[in-house]
Amino acid sequence: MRSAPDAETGPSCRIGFQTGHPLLPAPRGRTGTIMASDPPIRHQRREEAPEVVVARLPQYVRILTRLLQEGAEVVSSQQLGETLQVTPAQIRKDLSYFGRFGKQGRGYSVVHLLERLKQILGLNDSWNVAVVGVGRLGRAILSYPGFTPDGFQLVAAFDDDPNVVGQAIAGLTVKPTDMMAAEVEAKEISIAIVAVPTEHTQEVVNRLVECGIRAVLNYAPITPQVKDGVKVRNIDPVLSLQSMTYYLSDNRLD
Amino acid sequence: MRSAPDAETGPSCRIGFQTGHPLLPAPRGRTGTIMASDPPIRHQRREEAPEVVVARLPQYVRILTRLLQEGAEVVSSQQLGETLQVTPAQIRKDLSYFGRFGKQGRGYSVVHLLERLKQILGLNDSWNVAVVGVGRLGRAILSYPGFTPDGFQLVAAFDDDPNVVGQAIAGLTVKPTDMMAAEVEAKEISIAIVAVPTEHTQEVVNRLVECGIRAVLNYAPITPQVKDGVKVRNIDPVLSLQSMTYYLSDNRLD
DNA sequence: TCGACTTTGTAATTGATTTCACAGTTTCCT
DNA sequence: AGGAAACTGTGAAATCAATTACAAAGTCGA
Repeated sequence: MRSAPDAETGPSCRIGFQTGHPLLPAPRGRTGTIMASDPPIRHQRREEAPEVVVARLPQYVRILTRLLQEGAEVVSSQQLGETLQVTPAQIRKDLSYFGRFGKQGRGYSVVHLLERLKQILGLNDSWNVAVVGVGRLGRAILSYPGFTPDGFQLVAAFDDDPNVVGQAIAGLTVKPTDMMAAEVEAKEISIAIVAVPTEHTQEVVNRLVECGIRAVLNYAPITPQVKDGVKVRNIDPVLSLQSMTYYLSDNRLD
Repeated sequence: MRSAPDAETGPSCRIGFQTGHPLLPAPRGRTGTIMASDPPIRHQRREEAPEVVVARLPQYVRILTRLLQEGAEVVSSQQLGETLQVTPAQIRKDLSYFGRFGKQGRGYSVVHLLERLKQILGLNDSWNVAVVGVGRLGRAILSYPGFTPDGFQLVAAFDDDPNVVGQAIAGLTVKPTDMMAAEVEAKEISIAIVAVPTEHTQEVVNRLVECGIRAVLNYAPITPQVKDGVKVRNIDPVLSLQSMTYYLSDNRLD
């Protein structure tokens, strides 16, 4: 049932760098990845997966999870592609960056592929997450049940507003930001969700990075600058709204 | 002061199509655009701007707005690029899809470029927006002041939960969804923000499209399917979280 | 067991996007 | 007024991403 064991070349180094805004990629170079620096390796060098590909993986995980619940045992790239509105070839190619998971004539074992992708993405590990900024938005994030998917735990909340510090929200006591360093270490927090006012965002992100945070989900309408090795993703609904209007309006025709 | 008047080729038709997930683009073809269908036009054919380019425009608008407030009169692609962490060439190229706005040896007039981009994006118009789904999330959107940028007005809220219908939130009375058609028409709503449970999302979007909505900002973790001419943008923080862990974990090296 | 069918993995190709590089302008200083 | 410097706009080149196309391998029913 399992596909070929086929252990592959481990890329020797990776300097992840910040993905600015999804649409404003970091300047030059294959976005966010670096080629393994040519050691003579057996069999066949696997190229480092481009960032676009990695970003699609969680979608595959999502579909496979659903298929598993529905009791499907195998799925072909064809079916997967139909569900996701993507060409089957793209799915096969994407997966090929990480290994050979399928079986010719049959397709992919749903359990097996799902398990493997979760492993690749690190979704079998447990990730501790801090929310910084407990205003309206931070509060919504903290108390929205099921915002945090499997494997992510909200374990700390920070804010400097004296009216908010000390409050308990969704079972967490809000701490002042000067306790960040200590808490991040003590609770092994590796991801921060930042929902502070725009003008404080860069500074908060700086401090988080100093504390050792390597992944930031930012809700402010800017792209915080961070050093190499730290990932940033921005959630910015306003940009989406503002780009859709282009297609609604006819102003562009002049 | 104004740059050359230089009226350009009007693309004769456009079939906008759904931008699935930002990372799961619609199958094949130059994403979301179609070339003007070669009418013999004077001077110089301007190619249709690719969707990626359009999606960057709102960022430019944002920076320019800030620069304007700060009193800047001109800005070069160099400066713009530094602020946005993008190459100056990309900015010049992006802008070149829409016209010639700069002045050699000087740069771009901040007011003028800003004005022009807003016009291109339709941000000088006023857009009426409906929120569908007034649960926790919908409520947050409705009452988050300044979620809606200039030019967007939340003018209606829909939900079918009898406990919610009739409530007034942020000055709007929640209506049942069977009043959508009437309201969309009466209030000239062209954009919908959908924050309903995943399992109802596709159906709600279908109904919205039937009512004439042509742009949807969707918060559910699926990509609703829509016919050509309707734009969809998904806001899906979970995918962002799940792809960042790839870079945090070392599981991929095996 | 055979042969028609299905499906993967990937090399080669095509296509899209970004970057380069430079001619042509305008500015600015002396 | 003149020359160096600062810029834009844009073809051409380079890079990156998606698609095609097919050999190889497995499935399945008779």
